[in-house]
Amino acid sequence: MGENTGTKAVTLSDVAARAGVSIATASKALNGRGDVAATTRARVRAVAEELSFTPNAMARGLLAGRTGTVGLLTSDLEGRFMLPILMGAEDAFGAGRVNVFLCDARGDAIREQHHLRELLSRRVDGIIVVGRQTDPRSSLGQGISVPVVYAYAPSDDPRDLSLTPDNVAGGRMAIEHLLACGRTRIAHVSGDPSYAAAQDRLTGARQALADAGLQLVGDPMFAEWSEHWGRDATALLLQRHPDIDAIFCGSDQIARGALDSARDLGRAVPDDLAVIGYDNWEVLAENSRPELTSIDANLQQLGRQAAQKVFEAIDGIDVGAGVRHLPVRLAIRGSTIARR
Amino acid sequence: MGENTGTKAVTLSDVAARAGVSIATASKALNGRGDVAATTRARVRAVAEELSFTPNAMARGLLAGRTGTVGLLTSDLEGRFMLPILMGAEDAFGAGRVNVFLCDARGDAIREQHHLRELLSRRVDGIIVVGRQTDPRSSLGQGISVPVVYAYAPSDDPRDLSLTPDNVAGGRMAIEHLLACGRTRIAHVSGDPSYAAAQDRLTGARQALADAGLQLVGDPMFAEWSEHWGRDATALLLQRHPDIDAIFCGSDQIARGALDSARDLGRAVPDDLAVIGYDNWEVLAENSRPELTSIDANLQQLGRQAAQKVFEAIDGIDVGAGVRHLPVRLAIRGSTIARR
DNA sequence: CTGTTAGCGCCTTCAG
DNA sequence: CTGAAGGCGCTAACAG
Repeated sequence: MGENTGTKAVTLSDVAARAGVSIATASKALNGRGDVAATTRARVRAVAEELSFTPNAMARGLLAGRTGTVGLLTSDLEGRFMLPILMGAEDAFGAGRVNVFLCDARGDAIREQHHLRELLSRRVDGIIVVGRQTDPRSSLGQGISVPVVYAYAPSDDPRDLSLTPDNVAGGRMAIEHLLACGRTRIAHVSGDPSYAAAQDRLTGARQALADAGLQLVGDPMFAEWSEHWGRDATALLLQRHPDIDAIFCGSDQIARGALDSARDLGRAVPDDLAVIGYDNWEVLAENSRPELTSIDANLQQLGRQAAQKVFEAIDGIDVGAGVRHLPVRLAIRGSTIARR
Repeated sequence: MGENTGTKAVTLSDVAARAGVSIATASKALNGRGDVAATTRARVRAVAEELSFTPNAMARGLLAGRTGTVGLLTSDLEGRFMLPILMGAEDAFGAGRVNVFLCDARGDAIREQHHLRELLSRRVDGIIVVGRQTDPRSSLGQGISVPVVYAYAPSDDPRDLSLTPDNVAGGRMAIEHLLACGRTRIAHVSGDPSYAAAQDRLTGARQALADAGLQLVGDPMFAEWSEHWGRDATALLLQRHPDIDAIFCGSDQIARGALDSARDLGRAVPDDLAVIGYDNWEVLAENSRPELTSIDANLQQLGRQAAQKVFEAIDGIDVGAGVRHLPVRLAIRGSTIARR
């Protein structure tokens, strides 16, 4: 641990004293404010550099009423949806010289309240609440003195602004891609049916099929978001409906399982059977045989936009309210279109 | 966005005025400091509650000289090793009522310097630097006025304190487990040989084999940390050395590929061939067929310990210096021992 | 028991 | 062009 550890930080008055000027002059010199003689300014700056003076952001914030600080309140860091959102937000804020307070509530409402208090006591200029599912979550309430934006999990209060991926459009996009590939006998294997994401994707899929005068082969199969289930469901499916030519999977994990079962049962992907996943989780999608076509929710983009909205709200711009469904995109790989 | 947005935060003097006491008395009443009449205290507390007063942490910090704030400087949020470490640290700090500033330098030294300055200007009480590989990284230097602890990627300066997983022990542990399972003809497939992690794990593996009077079958195979490589390498390996009875893989991704190839080539796992991975990345390890035995680096624990060390250093306790190699553990699943 | 006073480090008038 | 004074919100000594 550095030998300088514990040294008291140098203050503006240290710099002023060493430069032989008053604190006020030193302040002006360093901030380029007011009229200061060029020589004086240079001298002060040199001293500041020499002492490696760093202005105390707290003292500044106390005056300014702004801290240049934003709270990121996550419900569960573990979820893999958090990370890209967090990255996007951190990225956007970092570019604007704002720092991020990270708080993980571990999915616990009490801990969340606790963290909220802390963030407010630190006078963050704004808050982004990131949830782990797209199901609506309870609002933090309207009595908060700084702007709040909800990302991924929308707030259940329409007065709040929420950004969430458009799962209905994603479901539609998946089916439209399969149709474009000439598939017509399409089945659906998804995860936990209690998730809004599962229902929304199904809704979109059905819309797209209906638009083409088609419908799903068999009932949609729901259970859990795992490879195991993807394997089991697909085996069952191919036995019951051997004539299907495509499977729309509710997640990439399920799709990986589907690919495994298809291979076991001698069905060639994509020639004989097309498989499309959801999430575009690259570690899974790019390492399967064949590589997996998938729907990407643009989460990093979502995080960036959430940050953007918080910025605007801080600047007094009206960012509106309600749930915004952000567009998703298709990542095409070999599981739906033969390569080369 | 809440209708209260923009309202000026209520201050202690608001509370004091409304309660008909002086600011000092209000402060004492709320903090349980000094002697205050029980009735007064109750009244002040009621008013504070009513106005939903939140003390200004900045003003407090200004007096106390401590901010109750720690910086987490990551080099790359994307890496999956970051998340558990970050969680562990956030967890430990959260319990101690400390908040975390998250900064992602995106692997860029200039951005790192920039973030470091920001953290110092916010007067964080300490800093954890989290790297994405176990290769030593350049030190932030000794001129920093707060304690710094390096996690995962150790500092190249022995005067710094670094916590990193013990990859040598991990390699040894993997081999010892395979030996305990009765395997003797063991091969090694790993990732990018320029990673210290790859070399350290190999070193540990060789030590354990030597202790048993054995050696690796064939040369260790290095290329990249991917399923693709795991598949290709394993196919090659089984062709060149059909008599091997176990593969120690440098990552779970590689191990997943190994399982795939083994299945393709008709080798039964674990009866005919045992496979052990590294990282214990549960999404991969628990969804393979059979499930994957793996070495777990206890990263969340590592993050917690880093936080702990920072705490101690802040409290003036000497935490020492140098690189600490933290113990890893074995997660046994079906790829080395038949289930049931 | 309560209120007054003096700062923490910085920035912003406003005189000199 | 420079410096002295006031105050951001809060707490820690002191008086009263």
